[in-house]
Formats: sequence, C-alpha cells, structure tokens
Amino acid sequence: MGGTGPGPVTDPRTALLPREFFAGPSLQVAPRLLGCVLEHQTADGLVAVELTEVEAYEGSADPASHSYRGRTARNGVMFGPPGHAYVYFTYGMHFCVNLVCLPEGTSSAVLLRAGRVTEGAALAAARRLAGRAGAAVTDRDLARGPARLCQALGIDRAQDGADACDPGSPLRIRPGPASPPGPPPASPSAGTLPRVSRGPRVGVSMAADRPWRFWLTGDPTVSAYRPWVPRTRPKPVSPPAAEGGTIGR
DNA sequence: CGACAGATGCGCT
DNA sequence: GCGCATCTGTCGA
Repeated sequence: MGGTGPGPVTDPRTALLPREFFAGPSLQVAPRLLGCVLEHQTADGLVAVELTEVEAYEGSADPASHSYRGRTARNGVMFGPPGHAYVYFTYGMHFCVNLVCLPEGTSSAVLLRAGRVTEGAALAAARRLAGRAGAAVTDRDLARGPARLCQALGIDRAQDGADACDPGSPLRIRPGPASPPGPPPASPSAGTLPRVSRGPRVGVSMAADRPWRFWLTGDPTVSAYRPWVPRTRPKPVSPPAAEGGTIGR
C-alpha cells in the first residue's frame, strides 16, 4: 500500500507482540496473552485463533513443569530466549504448544490451552476431521483444548523452537483487537484486562493447588475443567504367566 | 447429559 | 517399564 513511503511497516494489523512482552514471569504474561492472536501460515493456508485459555508453568520451582528436573533434549527450547514456541508430543498422539517467557537460561512458559478460530475455519475443521469420516465439529470445538488447538493450527514438532515474535516466522503471535501492543505495564493496577478468571491447572498431578490457569470469563471456547485422576492401568490382553514365572529376577 | 476406558509414542527413572 | 500439561467414542441413566 502507498509504496513510496520509506518508513518501516508498522501496520497494527500485521504488528507482532514485541519480545519484551515475554520478558516477565509466566504468571504475569499468561493473563495478558488472553485475547491475543496466534496464527500459523502453511502451504495449505492460514489459520488464526484468539486465545481464550492459558496456563502458566514455572521452571525448577514448579513440580508440574517439564523443566522441573532440568534441561533435557525435549525441553531445551524452554531454556532458550523468550517468545519462542515450545512444542511437545504427549499421550502418544497429541501436540501441545507453549510460548517461552523470561530471559535465556530460565525456563518458564505459558501453555496455550484454547482459542476461538478467527481465520481459516474451513482448513481448521478439515484438519480436525482428518481420518474421521462422518464426524463433525462445531466452530466452538475447533480449538477447544491444547491438543485440538495444535491440530487446528497444524502445529507439530516441526514448530518446536519457532520464533513467534519474528514476522518472517510461519508461526506468529500478535496483539488482539482489544489489547494494545507493547510490553505489559509494570503496575499491577492496570484495569484494562477483559474479565479474566483463574483456577487450578487441568490434568496435572503435581502442584494441583496452584491457580495458574487463566481464561476469559464465560467464553464458550474454554475447555472443560477436568481434575487429575489416577490413571487406571491397561488390562493385559492375555493374563501374565502363573506364579513362579520367569519374569523379573 | 456424565463417567469411563482405550488409543498410542516417547521421555525419563 | 511407568506415566504422561489429552481426546474421543461408547455406555448407562
């Protein structure tokens, strides 16, 4: 547009969240991410979601965090610079995406748990229904839950480490329609947030008492709260060998 | 509706 | 080998 201007491209519709947005602890960043827009550009098209539910995870002080026991090959991105995506694979079939907070060397992050699809709904639905002939999905359920959100956006291990603050990255985070760009105000008295609720995190067995989950109050795309329950062991198809078997010593 | 179990791969002890 | 920051279909009321 107006190709003669030498100035930088600062169209608010294309501006991304600055890296300083993620400079604080995840507990501070998490509620401010609500309403922001995560978008993923692929060869198939663009899908964008407005975030409606997130969870904060800390590092060595948080027993529920993947980085609680230190750095490994899997969680390495959590220890890297802020604003990057930490994508992990779980339950043998699902991906979940976080955005890394705090400076390099520390390891807190915000898990993106749910969102409302604002662009590319048809592509999102096609991804969600792939391999399920005859099934259907409502707009509300397109990105309702962390694994569904990743599937709708086409996020997998290939996006682990992607820089969401880089305009050249296919995976980007930008301010929401109602949230101004720039770093979060230092004052906790900022009353500009939409109505945000908070409560315990979903599905975590450790530190289940910490109310580190944040969501937009009353939003229908927020996932249903499910407390952690002990996992029932799968029943062996064939009974193990009788007493006195040779297994285990 | 709510409750439950199966699916299914990988990281860590 | 165990346990997982989950989702979905099926069962029963």
